[in-house]
Amino acid sequence: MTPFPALSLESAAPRKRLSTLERERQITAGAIRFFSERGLDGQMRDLAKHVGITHALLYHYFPTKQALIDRVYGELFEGLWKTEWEQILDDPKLDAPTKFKRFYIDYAKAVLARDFVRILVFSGLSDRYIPDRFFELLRTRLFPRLIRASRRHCGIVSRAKPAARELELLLGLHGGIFYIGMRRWVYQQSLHGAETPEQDAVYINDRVDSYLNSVQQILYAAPSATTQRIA
Amino acid sequence: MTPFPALSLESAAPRKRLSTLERERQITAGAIRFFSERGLDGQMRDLAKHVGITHALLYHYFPTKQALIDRVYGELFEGLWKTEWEQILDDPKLDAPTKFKRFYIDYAKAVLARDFVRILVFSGLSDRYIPDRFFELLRTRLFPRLIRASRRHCGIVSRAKPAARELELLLGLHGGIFYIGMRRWVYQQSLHGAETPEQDAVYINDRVDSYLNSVQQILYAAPSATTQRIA
DNA sequence: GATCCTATTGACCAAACGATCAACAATGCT
DNA sequence: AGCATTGTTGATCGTTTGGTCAATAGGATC
Repeated sequence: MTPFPALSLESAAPRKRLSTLERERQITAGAIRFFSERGLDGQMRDLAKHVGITHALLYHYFPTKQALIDRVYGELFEGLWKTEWEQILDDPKLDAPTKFKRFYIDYAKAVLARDFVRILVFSGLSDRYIPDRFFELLRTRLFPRLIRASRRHCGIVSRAKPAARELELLLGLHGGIFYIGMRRWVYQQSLHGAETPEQDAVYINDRVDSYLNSVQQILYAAPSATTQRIA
Repeated sequence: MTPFPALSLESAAPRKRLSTLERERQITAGAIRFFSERGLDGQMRDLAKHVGITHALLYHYFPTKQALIDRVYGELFEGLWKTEWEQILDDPKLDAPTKFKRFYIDYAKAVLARDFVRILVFSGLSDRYIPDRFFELLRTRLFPRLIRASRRHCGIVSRAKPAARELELLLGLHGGIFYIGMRRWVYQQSLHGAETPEQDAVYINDRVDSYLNSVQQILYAAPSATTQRIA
């Protein structure tokens, strides 16, 4: 449906013989790029053309298409999550704004990358393999830390399970940041010119400020006459 | 890849003869449901089985698969945008919080529907037909009104073109709300049990409060020593 | 340069795919 | 009841798809 730019060698490529490891890496890298563009329904023959080999050779390195997709999944996931993030969020010397900003700016650089965003969404629409595992990370390693930092920011030390509204307000921030990636790599709508990571940082800082400026008032203040607060 | 529940008549369906209009509607409705589940690459034969007819009959009503997809696109888009929303946002008697909340709660009910969210994303990943048109609506009819309301809320009456940071902070709110639909219909991750439209309203209210509580301070306050503000 | 190893290929297969069409059978009309 | 209309189907076509395999050729070793 969508044409894929043929970026392989145009003229007669002299049959080049690569080492197993090298060719396998080349195929994997090509597959990530290719499937992120065309989706997991992309054809093996097209992928082969993109890599510059015959599709039969793909089956020399991967027994089935699914095996190749599994490899793509693994490759994408590996090295994505940085334990450094958890260190930032656990650092008692940092205040909440610093924690949030340092984390989300770096997180955005890693996670809002083209290939990951698109394959995350492709996978979500089909087998849900990536979202299942990715949200498991968010649920266990990220959100609890962000909730804790939010509470401390408001002068609360409770380690109680987050209330739904509490988590949802955080997810509003989180989703608002992910929306940058959605617009860029899925909708491909640039609402105000091309963006650089530096500009992203500005927008992320504003979003974080907006969240932290009002968590206290929205969630943890005494119940008012107009709005219901959580316990 | 993903199995689709066979919800058509199990045993021998007695060849029923429907009127052209009725059958066409049935096919269109079935196609929306089917393509929203399987993606636009879903097979005509499977769709036919889902509707309870032969795939040859599909070609009696639609000349090509693409024609059927175009119909699905049209059907999805038609009646989606409510001019009532613009009336709410243009109402000079309403304050910003009321405008935002009334609008986004109703908007979420219409736009964050299963079929629309999934097909919007499917289309974004392939031909971008739906996102192109949908964002055209947002860009021309929605965001200017929300920006205007945000400015009024902060005591500003300018009709100047929104600055990038201004628009981006709003997009943070907008994307944070859309994230509810993404989690529900694409990732299918329920982070805190099943949700009802009533609960959604609570979360949307909180997000709106968070945004409006801090726009002034973040965007329109006098430049401080620590943070750069927009002109 | 002859030999071996194996990376690489072209040809092929069976199933699935979008699309076509002549034949069939409900339904309405007289 | 008979007929015309047309909604509906089964069979079929050409192509594409994931996957297989025997044959070929590039490169290292001696």
